[in-house]
Amino acid sequence: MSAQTMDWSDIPYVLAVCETGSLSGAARYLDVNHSTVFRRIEGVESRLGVTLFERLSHGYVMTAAGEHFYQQGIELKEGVTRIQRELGGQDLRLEGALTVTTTDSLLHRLTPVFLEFQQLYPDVELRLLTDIRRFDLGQMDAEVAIRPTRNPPEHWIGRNLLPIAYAAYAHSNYLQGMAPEEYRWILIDDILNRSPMNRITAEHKAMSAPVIITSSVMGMFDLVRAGMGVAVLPCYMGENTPELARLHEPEPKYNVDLWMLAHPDIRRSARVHAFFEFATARIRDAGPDFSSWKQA
Amino acid sequence: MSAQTMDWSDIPYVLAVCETGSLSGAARYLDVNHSTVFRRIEGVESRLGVTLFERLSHGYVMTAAGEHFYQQGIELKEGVTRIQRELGGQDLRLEGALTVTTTDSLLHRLTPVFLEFQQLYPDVELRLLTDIRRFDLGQMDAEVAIRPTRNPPEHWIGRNLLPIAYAAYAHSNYLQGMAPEEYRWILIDDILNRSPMNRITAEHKAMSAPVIITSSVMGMFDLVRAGMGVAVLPCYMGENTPELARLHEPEPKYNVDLWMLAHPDIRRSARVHAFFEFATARIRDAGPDFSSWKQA
DNA sequence: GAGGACCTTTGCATGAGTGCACAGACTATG
DNA sequence: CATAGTCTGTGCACTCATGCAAAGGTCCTC
Repeated sequence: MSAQTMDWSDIPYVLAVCETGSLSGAARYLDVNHSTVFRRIEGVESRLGVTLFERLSHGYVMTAAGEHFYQQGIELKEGVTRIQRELGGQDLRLEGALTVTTTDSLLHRLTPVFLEFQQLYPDVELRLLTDIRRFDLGQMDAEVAIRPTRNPPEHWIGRNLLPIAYAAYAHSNYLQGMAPEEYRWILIDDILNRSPMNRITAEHKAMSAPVIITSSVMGMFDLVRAGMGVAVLPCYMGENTPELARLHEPEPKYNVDLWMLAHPDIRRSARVHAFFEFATARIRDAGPDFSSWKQA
Repeated sequence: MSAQTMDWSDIPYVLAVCETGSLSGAARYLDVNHSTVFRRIEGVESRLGVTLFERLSHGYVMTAAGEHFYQQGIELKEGVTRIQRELGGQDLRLEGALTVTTTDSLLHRLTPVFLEFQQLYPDVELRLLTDIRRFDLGQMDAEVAIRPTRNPPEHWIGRNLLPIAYAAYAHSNYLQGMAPEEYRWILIDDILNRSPMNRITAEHKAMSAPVIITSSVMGMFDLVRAGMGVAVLPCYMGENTPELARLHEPEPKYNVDLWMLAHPDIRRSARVHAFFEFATARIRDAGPDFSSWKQA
């Protein structure tokens, strides 16, 4: 590299000092040592033969040349970020297995996401596990988890996607000519004890109401749609289903956040990273209750 | 730097391969080793999770992603070049006064440096002060000082350029047919008391030797060249002057280091900085006694 | 078919870049 | 006035990027 040629890798250092006003601030921003920033700035100024910053006791202040550099450099930064965003993770040669664990109802509702991802990366072998038992990411059973939770595990990469609401639903035909005390309630087995679904059910179900017990939310959904009774379901299931009627307004206090989780070691994988970013964007774009997606 | 973040310094490598079509071509273009280009491309593709080039037997061909990178990257390159031209090129638009204080003999010997600098920066108004009184940089009388000293001031930016040797010289004609005790000694007035020149003179001059006293080293030099006597001179003056003969080997214990000094506040000035770096390189390249430069 | 010119890829040694630890300065607060 | 928190700046040791040397492949020319 010529003595008079600026090193491209100097640019982020200069921009960081411009934005933070100090070597220390830039070092924190860039996650490097402040002495590295110091030497980089010295090197840039030496090679350009121009002073970019006035050294004051409380930090570095841009000179006119520094201001100029910043204005130009900010555009460069946007350009680099654009390249990264548009190319990063787009490896169309992505292949190998990608294991996602989720609930059966989320699997059902998120089929548009999985479909689009599979079309984009046909060589990736999707493994979509819907075992309702809480799995242990540490055991490497899955690489990504998409689950509602109020207590996401620490030290894991987690994205809070959106809140999930819950309410009671029934077939509109079922509700006609029937008093609430006569409703048959479709319940899930006790594994999700104290869950919002169970708590809302307890609030609305008559004490002696007849019940049907099933082992999955999708089972509940099928039974509700068949007109066999009333069930508390996630609104992303109950809404956008024309034949179902909601019995009451969902209460925000019962909301649970939907999280996407990945173990830090696993996120380095290009396909995991690609999926993580891809699914995050798609789910957040889908709106409340995934209203953009037609209920199957 | 995050594993998934592209390194800015990778960009020129990718662009060079795009433009030349091979690792070897890019290496020549960038003046680096082809193995370096190889590793950089591998690193970028790994971090972005995307393939930028198809590897063919005759070189590297851009993939669609590579084309995309190139289109974006080309604009970045233009941006970087613009910064360099608009800031780095400020050297060539350097203007204003630049005040250098030095000795008269150094001014004499360093004319090649000043000449080249003036040609390079025609808009800079050089002020070359050779007042032999020690000036006070703090008073901002000068921006740069080039002077021999054993005690460079602290807190100032100082470059130790090279050691200066001293010895006695006379015209070769003057020395013929004359005993040392008969030598007329050319002395400088007492301002530089205990200086190496004075100390060497005291060591070689006969106690009752006749003297001529002048007020500058250049005056001494002119008188010596005229054959009027013997004088202790800096070797950078005495050497490379064909008509002068040195009377004895210079003793290293009398050497004094030549320093270039600038006040820290002033070094931020682009033209001071430019001169500082430029002159340092030229003086150090000139060799002992500035032997690369012909004595005027 | 051999040789030359071009290319890519890899192991090893070296030096540049970086982080660490330290020192010093300035400012605000008790 | 002492202390804490922030900052800049530097010497030293270590890590990693780079160049060097080597190996291997393909294509073209004689």
